[in-house]
Amino acid sequence: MTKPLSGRKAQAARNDEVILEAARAVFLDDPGAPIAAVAERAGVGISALYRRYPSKEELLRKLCTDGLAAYIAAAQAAVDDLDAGRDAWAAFASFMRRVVDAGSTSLTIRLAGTFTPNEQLYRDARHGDTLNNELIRRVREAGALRDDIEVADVGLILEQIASVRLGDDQRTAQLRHRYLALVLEALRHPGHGDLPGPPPRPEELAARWSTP
Amino acid sequence: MTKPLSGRKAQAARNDEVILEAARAVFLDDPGAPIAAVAERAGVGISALYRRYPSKEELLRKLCTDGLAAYIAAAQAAVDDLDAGRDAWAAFASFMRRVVDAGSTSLTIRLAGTFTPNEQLYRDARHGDTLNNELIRRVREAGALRDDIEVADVGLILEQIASVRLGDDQRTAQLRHRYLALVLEALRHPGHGDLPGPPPRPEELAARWSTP
DNA sequence: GCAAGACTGGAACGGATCGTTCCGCTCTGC
DNA sequence: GCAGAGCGGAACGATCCGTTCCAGTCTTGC
Repeated sequence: MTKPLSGRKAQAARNDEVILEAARAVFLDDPGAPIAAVAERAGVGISALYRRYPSKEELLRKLCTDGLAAYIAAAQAAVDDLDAGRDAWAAFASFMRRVVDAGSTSLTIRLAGTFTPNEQLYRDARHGDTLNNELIRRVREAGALRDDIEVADVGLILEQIASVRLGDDQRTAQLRHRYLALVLEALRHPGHGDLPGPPPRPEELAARWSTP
Repeated sequence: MTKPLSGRKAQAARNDEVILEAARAVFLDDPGAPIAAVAERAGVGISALYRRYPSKEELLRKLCTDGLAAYIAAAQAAVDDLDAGRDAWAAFASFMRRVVDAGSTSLTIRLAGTFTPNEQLYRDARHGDTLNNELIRRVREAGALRDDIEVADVGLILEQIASVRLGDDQRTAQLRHRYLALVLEALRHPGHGDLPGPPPRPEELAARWSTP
């Protein structure tokens, strides 16, 4: 498993991964964590971080971009499922479970506002948004989703599930799936009553990203 | 409406309320907010705060105690409803709506770990826990609640709803009720399938309160 | 072998933040 | 009219954190 343990380059390459993973874990646990905490968790010095990323903000952007990519992959997979004629509800439920597993929502949301997005991030966000809209529209048109649920609702529901943090990572994931299963039941067509209040408007969600 | 506007004592009495309300609003928005932000929001100087509370921690404890009291009142009211023979599901739903409205969960949860609890707080917490257990047990025994939902589940669900924060306070409240309505549908007996994973154990929830 | 330099650990620095104290002022209640 | 309760906000000291810097280690091309 351990590649050629020696070699400066091998260590550097391993550090690349170790640092990213440590950063993900640390900032997931506390979005305002100091950069020294990441270094400590990764078992490296601070220089090892600054050699790779010119600043903390750049590291955060990298994490966020990765999280968004995972989200996009999940959405794309679900759309592909629909294209392949798979059951719409199954495709949607898989999508939700996959997003919850990836923890990408947690990261993306918890990091929102702590750095200024760059162009790439905006493009990814738009791409994810488009996929999202298509996915929800098609699932609803297939009659699998409540009529009064909109795209923004799904985003907020994912946020709520991401807010569950209890015990270690594994237990947290387990509990998140527990509440996802619960809410999925309520999301499935048809609902039993009207939902109060209008769903979130897209601008309301976007406001998260401005750093005032 | 405005009581005798003049009078040092009258102003002091008004400041009591103004400060508490400002503190609630500020710390709800950002649990780590500086105490100066509370003073600014209240429109008073910092001295006015320190005249009333010897330290920031004491102020936080006061807020948390009040929030817990609101929670207990809601639970007691629901138990009273049951005693009066009211429909179990209606009593439970009212309880949930009232707790969401009070925003007490938000405050209590967001403040957990930012100060060390005192004896009074522990007693209140135990009292709330007892009421909680009685309420859920009786609602479930009345056949209104899913069998696989436990007390700790309800707590975590309230936390999830409290994590919704979007736009101003009014809009946030509206959206919280939207998702409460959704999850209530899923909570109602009977469920459609098994919920994955065991519910949270009481110790898991309690761990929130230790400041490591 | 050996020297240049890539890479690293961690101490040091400077700026920002925040809880708390303190001082001078105002206005009241007697 | 005056003692002092109550107040605003500047000042202080502690803490924290991002970033820089330096001294040491190991690799690799020659």
